[in-house]
Amino acid sequence: METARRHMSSRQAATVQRLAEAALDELRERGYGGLTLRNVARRAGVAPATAYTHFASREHLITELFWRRLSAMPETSIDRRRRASVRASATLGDLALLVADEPELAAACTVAMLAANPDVKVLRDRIGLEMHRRLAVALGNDSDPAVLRALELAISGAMLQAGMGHLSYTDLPSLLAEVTDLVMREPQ
Amino acid sequence: METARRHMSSRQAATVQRLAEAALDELRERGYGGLTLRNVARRAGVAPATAYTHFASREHLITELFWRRLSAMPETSIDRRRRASVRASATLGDLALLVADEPELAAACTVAMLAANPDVKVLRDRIGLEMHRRLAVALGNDSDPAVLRALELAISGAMLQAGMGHLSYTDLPSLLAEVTDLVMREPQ
DNA sequence: GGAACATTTGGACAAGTGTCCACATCTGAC
DNA sequence: GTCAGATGTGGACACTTGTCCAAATGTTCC
Repeated sequence: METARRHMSSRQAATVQRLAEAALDELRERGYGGLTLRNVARRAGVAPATAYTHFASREHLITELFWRRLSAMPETSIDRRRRASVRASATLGDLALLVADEPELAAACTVAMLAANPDVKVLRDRIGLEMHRRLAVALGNDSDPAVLRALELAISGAMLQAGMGHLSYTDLPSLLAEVTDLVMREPQ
Repeated sequence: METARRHMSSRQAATVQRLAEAALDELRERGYGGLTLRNVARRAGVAPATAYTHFASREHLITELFWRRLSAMPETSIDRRRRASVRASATLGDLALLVADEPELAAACTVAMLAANPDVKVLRDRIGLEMHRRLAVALGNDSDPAVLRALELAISGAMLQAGMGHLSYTDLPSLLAEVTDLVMREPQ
């Protein structure tokens, strides 16, 4: 299981786990506005000070939720017989839908992940790296690096637009497939 | 001149202008962390309560700064003899460099523009619309709507990645040109 | 100059945030 | 069972944030 910090005892891990679950419940019931580390702590049956020993801020906590989802998400199955653009679309679609079922979480993540806090930065970088890795795997070794860069911009942009409410998460897969088709269209 | 709110007297407009300038200075000197509506008000020689009558929050103020830059930016000159992809690249590059010379403003905008506040939302939507418009103009009337959508995702993604520090603003124009070439490559 | 209106001001306010620390409680090793 | 170290607790703390309002000041128009 993923932990919020390294070298964590199972007792600490359990506390963090309860906090993570409570945070999701809190988000569902009261939305981002109502999400306070103190509220989450109360719901998890834990003292506020304890919550603060594990998470530096609510942004840190929310980013952790996103990271857990991402690392828990099974790898998109790669069928090497299909065209690379199909594999890319499938992976992009999966990533885009990661938080689609929890609109409150989605909106919260979009904001939280940008926080200046260093703990958030660590997670943010890890998340970026993991998305990059999954996409690179889907495209395969012999792919054009420019295509990878273009698709990374597209997925970031798509998740940002959805987080801002300019696009709907459920529209993202087909939108990203459209982009993939354009970008990976055979030239000549 | 653009105003933070509609129907504003010239006296109010002057106050807002001073606040906007003070905010930029504050950002340059102390960065996003030090930017408080109260700090900005003091620097502008205005009472905190006054600042709050014009801006709901520091996020609102910062988003306003971005909007002013965008609407003050001259239209990218469109040379109809060049290929559409060249026109698109030029426009995308200009948009990406809008805040490149003020790293602190850039970082601040990325976060601020996502705030839940309704005043911020109004500006955010206006900004999105204006970027869309400029890009659509560059592409021309007979362009593929899918291309426009793809490039919009790319520019959002690029500005997000730069705001997070994953990319450098000065790299964006060439990166976006690369994407444009891929997306607008002649098929067949 | 004075009335009517618009704008700014100072300060109080409630609410919330993250830090700190002395103390309680738990856990595992012996 | 006891002890040492690791974890969690309660509460105080300093700080920030956005709101509110009555009073002061500025502006416009007659």
